Amino acid sequence: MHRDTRQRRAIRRALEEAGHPLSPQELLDLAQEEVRTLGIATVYRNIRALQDDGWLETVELPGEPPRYEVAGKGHHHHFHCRDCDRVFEVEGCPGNIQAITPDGFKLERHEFVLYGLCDTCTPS
Amino acid sequence: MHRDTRQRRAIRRALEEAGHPLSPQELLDLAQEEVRTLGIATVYRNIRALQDDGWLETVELPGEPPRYEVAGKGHHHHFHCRDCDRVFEVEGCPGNIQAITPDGFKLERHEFVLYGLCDTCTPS
DNA sequence: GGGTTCTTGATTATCTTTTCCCAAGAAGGC
DNA sequence: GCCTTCTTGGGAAAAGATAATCAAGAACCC
Repeated sequence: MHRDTRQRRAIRRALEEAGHPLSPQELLDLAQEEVRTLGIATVYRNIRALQDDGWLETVELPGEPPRYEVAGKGHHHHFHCRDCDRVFEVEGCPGNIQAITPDGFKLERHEFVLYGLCDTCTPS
Repeated sequence: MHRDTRQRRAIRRALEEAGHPLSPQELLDLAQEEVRTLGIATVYRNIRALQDDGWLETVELPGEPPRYEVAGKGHHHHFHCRDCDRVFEVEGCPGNIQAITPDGFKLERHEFVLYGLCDTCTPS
């Protein structure tokens, strides 16, 4: 059903090579290195198509428009650098989440977001 | 400088009585119980005014427009009920956050969001 | 109580993100 | 290579949240 176009290949490649969640605009910028004429509408269309295929997952951070990352990575969280505005993956998970859940509440999932400076932006 | 109007009193009261973060629309609905003619523009204006006064703090959750809560509550997190869409405060904090921060990254703050059903929405 | 200045309410405008529209172009099957 | 169908690009438009405008109304000071 879905055709294999230059644009879609460029979009997938950009997401794979980035290795961290990208905003639609970031995705456009990166994929345009491969396909100069790529338009933002095509990026949005392919984000939806790749989501429908289960290839792409949405990463929502507080106060930010959505970013997207390759699906199937297993449980992880994110680190948002306040200087370069990029989002990185964080392995692991702080324990004992059920312990702080209020009585009578049913905990189904959780998100954890770290903020600060990434290794590139930290003054040494 | 700021005057003590019926509208501002109603807005402050709604936030204090709710005891959890409110969206501008929720705030409008609640404050309108006291001042029927209250308009949404006044809500937004007073949110800004109360923020400037340091009386109000912004609560940002992933993929959601901002909510607001009374400032000065000390460190806490939030629980978002997927059924009633309300946001509750969560005391405490899972430990060992520094441990999962990647090497070379400087951790400055963190947010933690729980999802599920609140006590009212949990089937007993 | 009067006057100045701030605030309000309603509407309109703005901003940002995302989607729609449609003619032109490209993929894939045969 | 041809034909059908899907995809693209670009501009226009939708959608949602927030801010600006301005005349009318309310607070506060004296």
